Amino acid sequence: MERPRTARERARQELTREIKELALRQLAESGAADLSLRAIARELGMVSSALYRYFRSRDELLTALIVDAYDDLADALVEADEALPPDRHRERWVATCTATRTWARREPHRFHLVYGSPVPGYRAPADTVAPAERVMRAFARILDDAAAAGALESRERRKKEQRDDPDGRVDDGVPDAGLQAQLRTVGAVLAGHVPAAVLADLVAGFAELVGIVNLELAGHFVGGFEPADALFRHVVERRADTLGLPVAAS
Amino acid sequence: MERPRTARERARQELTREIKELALRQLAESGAADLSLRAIARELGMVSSALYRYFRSRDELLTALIVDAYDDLADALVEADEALPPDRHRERWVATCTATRTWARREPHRFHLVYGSPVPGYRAPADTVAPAERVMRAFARILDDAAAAGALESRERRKKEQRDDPDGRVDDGVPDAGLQAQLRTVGAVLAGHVPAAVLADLVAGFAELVGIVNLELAGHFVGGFEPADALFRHVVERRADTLGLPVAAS
DNA sequence: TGTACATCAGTGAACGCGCGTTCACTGATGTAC
DNA sequence: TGTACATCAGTGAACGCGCGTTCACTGATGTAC
Repeated sequence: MERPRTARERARQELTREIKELALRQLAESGAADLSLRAIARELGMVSSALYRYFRSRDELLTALIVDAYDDLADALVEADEALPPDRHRERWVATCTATRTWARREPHRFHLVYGSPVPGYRAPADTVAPAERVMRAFARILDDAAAAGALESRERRKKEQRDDPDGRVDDGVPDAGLQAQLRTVGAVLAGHVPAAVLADLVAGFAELVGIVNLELAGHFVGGFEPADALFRHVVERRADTLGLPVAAS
Repeated sequence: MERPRTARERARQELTREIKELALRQLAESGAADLSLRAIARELGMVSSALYRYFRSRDELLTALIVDAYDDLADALVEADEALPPDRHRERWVATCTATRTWARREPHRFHLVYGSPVPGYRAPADTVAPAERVMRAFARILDDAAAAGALESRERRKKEQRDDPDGRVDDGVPDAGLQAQLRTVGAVLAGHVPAAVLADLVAGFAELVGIVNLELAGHFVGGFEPADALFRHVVERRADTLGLPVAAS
């Protein structure tokens, strides 16, 4: 966002911010499907048509909220990550996953907006792709760093150790050629140093993270895993194992 | 549902069914938040107030849809499972996971209804708990069978095999006492023979499954993993490994 | 520094819709004797 | 088997709300000369 030069521009920025803030408050109360421009205008003490000076339509406002949410989440993740020494890859992974849950619990409606069910009748435009990628990158770069530093326990090595497994179950990487190709494409964008098999585990780990947070927020753990802190921690650590992020020597 | 004795009862059952069917069609078009009793009545050629003979409120209709969705999904899972020999635990796991994705892709709105973002303003009553558990049980019983049959590769054994790992990373089960207790409680209900550590991996696997399906349905894989079949298959197989479900001898 | 003109924010009325729920009612179906 | 009464489905009007978007407009702010 550029510096405002005139009073008009300053007022415009301020109001744009205020509209989004009120929209978020409404989102928290009644969900994205019920987001109402008229209600926002009412709270702003304006007439509803005035909002069309700021957003061309309801959908455009929704898009702005989605982009902001991705950005905000990505910022939170990067911040958690960068609070740690770059070579402590496992801790960075754990911290980033934990920051995701923390953010989601603080802003459940925004988490749902980006990783929950699609808003009915809303079709996300291309503008949301780049911000969404920023979030993925926050996870990917940790593994990329680890791989580049040679700090990833490779699966080949673990396989070797299991070679005399009497059951003969071996870990054979990514056998499917189509998946290999998809992983190469994604890897080229997100994490050039990470082997395909680990990248697949990373995607699975992200799905697992989104899934566990969604289940927790939706109350599916009530009566079983509540509070879910210990479960979450455990799952994240297990995933770090799977990814080959070694426990730091000390 | 009991057998209808009179014409009246038959008509009542038929209409109840029809209302739910139209509600589902509406759900598919505009999402749960926009579900409208008036629109259903219109399509039925009735006056809107007539629906109140069948459902006391919009929320009660939603609850019925949710219960049906859980039941339907659970049926699909059990069917996929029971098509296989009971002792082929790994195949049963894979088939059940695959059936989940298949069902979700066939009925995305229903999947979102139960495992997506909560419907704004709707609070699920206790009636939904038992059907939700049926779904969980469809997964849990596979592992329970495997554990009871001694067919689970125990983690202790795998640990032993890794004993001379120079990095000294050992797999120490579930260290957190609180989590242990939660797992015992859940295990007592769902899968009495399954060790706590495996149960935790099962819950993680379920979260992973819900997560990956949600991401796919919401279009988060577009441009990366599309089609997602190979990715899905790979992730499910990896999870089977983690759970200790051995590849069958032949 | 002052004036003329262009830009833009916000108004208010209107269009054409939608909704859930309640209530007194009619008329058909079911039940008990 | 027939009749009297109770049950229940569906009607239609009403209550009190809500919405997104367009349009011609007024009046304030900004810009160029």
